[in-house]
This record gives sequence, structure tokens and C-alpha cells, in this order.
Amino acid sequence: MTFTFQPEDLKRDSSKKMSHQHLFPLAMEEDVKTADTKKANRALDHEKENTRSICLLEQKRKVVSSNIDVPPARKSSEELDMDKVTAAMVLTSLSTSPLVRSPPVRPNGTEGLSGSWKEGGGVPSSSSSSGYWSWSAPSDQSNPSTPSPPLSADSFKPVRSPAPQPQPDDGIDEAEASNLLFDEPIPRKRKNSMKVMFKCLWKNCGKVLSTAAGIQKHIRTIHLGRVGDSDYSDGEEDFYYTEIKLNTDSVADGLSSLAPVSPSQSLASPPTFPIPDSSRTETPCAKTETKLMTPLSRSAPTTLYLVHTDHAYQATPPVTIPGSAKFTPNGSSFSISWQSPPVTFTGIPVSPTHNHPVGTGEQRQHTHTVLSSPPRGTVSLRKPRGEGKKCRKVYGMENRDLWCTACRWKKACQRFTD
DNA sequence: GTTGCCGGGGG
DNA sequence: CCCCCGGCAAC
Repeated sequence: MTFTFQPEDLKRDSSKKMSHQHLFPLAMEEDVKTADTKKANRALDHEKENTRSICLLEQKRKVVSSNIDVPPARKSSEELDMDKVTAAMVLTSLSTSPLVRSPPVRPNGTEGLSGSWKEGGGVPSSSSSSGYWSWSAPSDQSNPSTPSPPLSADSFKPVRSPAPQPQPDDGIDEAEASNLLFDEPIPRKRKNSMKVMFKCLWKNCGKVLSTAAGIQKHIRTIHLGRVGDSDYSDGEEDFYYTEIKLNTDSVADGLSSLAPVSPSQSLASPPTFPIPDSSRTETPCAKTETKLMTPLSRSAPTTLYLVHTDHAYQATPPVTIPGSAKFTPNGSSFSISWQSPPVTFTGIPVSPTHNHPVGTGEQRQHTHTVLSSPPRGTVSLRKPRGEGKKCRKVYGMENRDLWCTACRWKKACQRFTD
């Protein structure tokens, strides 16, 4: 496709050249030999590269768009059929449960198709996707097979819409779907009785209580040191406990059962929290974030929030400690006046304060600060902009290949740092 | 207008 | 990862 175009382009170029100087094609060689024209041509080529590539892209796009339409559509439809088939097959094979489905009409007709499409496709895919489908299948047993995440996300969507399952529980279905958007399947809520417990995450305290109120009170009084006003709750306790779900028969196991905690937002948690709404208004996103963290890291309120490494391009300047900001590690130059930006940057997190929250017993804002920091990261301290000449200015547009890589990528210049 | 470069996207 | 670019703010 592009081949047809490129020669054209070249021709256009050369024709332009030729028209300027000679009409003979042979003359081109001569003209290449002459020094100044050569140079000019090269520069011209460099400059042209941009426009050329643009043209190329545009043309390409046209061609592609006109051509490609058909194959994907067909493929998707095939895929879709396949998925329907497999899904149906799986469902039928799996559903040995009380409610007997009427045998699907489709698979019979299309089974041959699946066979021809891909011989392995029929059988093994059932294993891969069945793991996935098992969630909606009536059988409650946890299927050991694990689907590959990327595939599941993809194959899942097309299948769901065309073949809506006659499932009794549509509500959960939808809730589940929203979860699926984020990451791999969340362990499904067990239908048999699960007990929800609340575990204190405070360091060295693994206290488990059966009620949210209880755990909150525990945290308030024991860890936050708020003895007097037990009524007052600003939702701070939320960060120090987590809810864990237990099978009624299995006894509390701390960590393993902590993992499923994450879906708390979609599960039963809302009703179980008697926390005043007023305090929650600011926390919801923060809270979900905490829930996503691993219990271990979560269990230590003392954890410093990690210095987030910046682009490699700007090396360490933003991270440098105010006092020592005299030398950029890449060594190409030194900066004297880097003080202000780093100061504001590193200063805000108030790391010294939330270094020892336990010691005072006073409830600190540290969780809030830590959690609110990611969004604050969007507040970009733009680099003051180096006053020195950068690659672009030094070498100019035409010598772009002499620029440092960072400059070429339109990143902070590495060569002429200041 | 020009220049430096951040944030984000595509491969 | 590498490569590129839109867009923004500082010149």
C-alpha cells in the first residue's frame, strides 16, 4: 500500500530538484556531486522529513481505512460466534444444577463451524473461558482453572451482550461488570453464609471484632487516644481497620482472607457502616485506595510515603534534598539555585510529622496527607525553565539528530542542564 | 512568535 | 522500554 506511495513521493522530490536544474535523469548524479547543492538537498530532506511523513501518514490512513474495514468485521463476528458457542457449551456442560436449562438451539447448528474454524478452539477454550464463566454458572464451587486476564477482558464483553444469560441475579451481574472494568475478576461473594469481621490494622494489633462500630471504637480509644469524646468520629478509623470475610466454618485467618476485602465498595459494606456521612464525603476515593493496598503495607501506619521517582530525564533535581542541591548527578553541570522547587515539593508531605504518629497517640492527618498526595501530584510544579541554551537552540532544527535524546523527545534537556 | 518540556499515547 | 507529539507556559 505504502509502496505505491513512496515512489511517488520520491519522484515528487526528485522532479522538483530536476525541474530546478536539469531535465536529464542522469544529471541527478552529477548534481549530487556538487557540494553546495548536496548540502542543500540534505538539509532540505531533513526538513522535508516532517511534512513528508505527515503526508505519508495521511495517505496511509486513507488507504488503510478504505481497506481494512472488511476483515476485522468478519473476524469479530466469527470470534463472536465462537464465543457464543463456547459459552453455550460451557453453560450446558456445567449446569448440572437443579435448574435445568433448555438445551440451546444454537450450538447444534454451529458446532460444525467451530470445528472447522479451529480444531483446538472448541475444546480447550472451554477450559479457559469456563473458568471465567463459572462465576455466572449456577454451580457455586470455586473453579480451579484460571483464565488469562487479558483474554478474559476481551472475550468477555462480546459474549455478554449478544448472549444474555437467563440469570436470576442480574443485580450482582451489573455490579460485577463494573468491577471487571478495573482488574481481574474479584472473588465472588459466596452464597453460603459469610461472616464479616473487622480487623484492626494498627501495627502490632490484630484485634478482630465483629462489628464496625466495635472496631471503630477500639481504634478510637486504643490507638487514637480519643477517650473522652467517643461519639466523635471523623471517619479516621476507617483507615485503620479492614473488613475481612470469613467462611463460617473456617476460623479467622488474617492475611489470606484479607485479599477479598477490596470489593468492599460493591459488596455489603455500605449498610454495615454506621459512620456519619458528613465525614465520609471527603474520603471515599481515599478509602478505596487504602483498600487496594496490601494488608501488610497498610498495617503500618508509619510507612513513609515513598519518594516518587520522576522521569529519568530530569534525573534527581526534583527529589534532591534542599541542603544538598548543588550538584546534579549526571555531572554535566551544576546548579546553584535549585532550592525553591524541591523545597516546596518535598516539604509538603510533612514527612517528619507522620514519621511517628504512634508516639503521641494523637490522631494525625497523616493518612489523609498520604492519600491526598497522589491527586496533589497533578498539581504540577512546572520546572522554572532553564535559561541556558538547549540543544534545540544550539544545533537548530536542522541538526536535530545532534540533539540529546531528551531534547528530541521534547523532554527536559539532558545535555545542557541548568 | 519561539522555546523548553510535561503529560500522555503508540509501538 | 523507546519514540513521538499536543499543548502549555515561559520567554
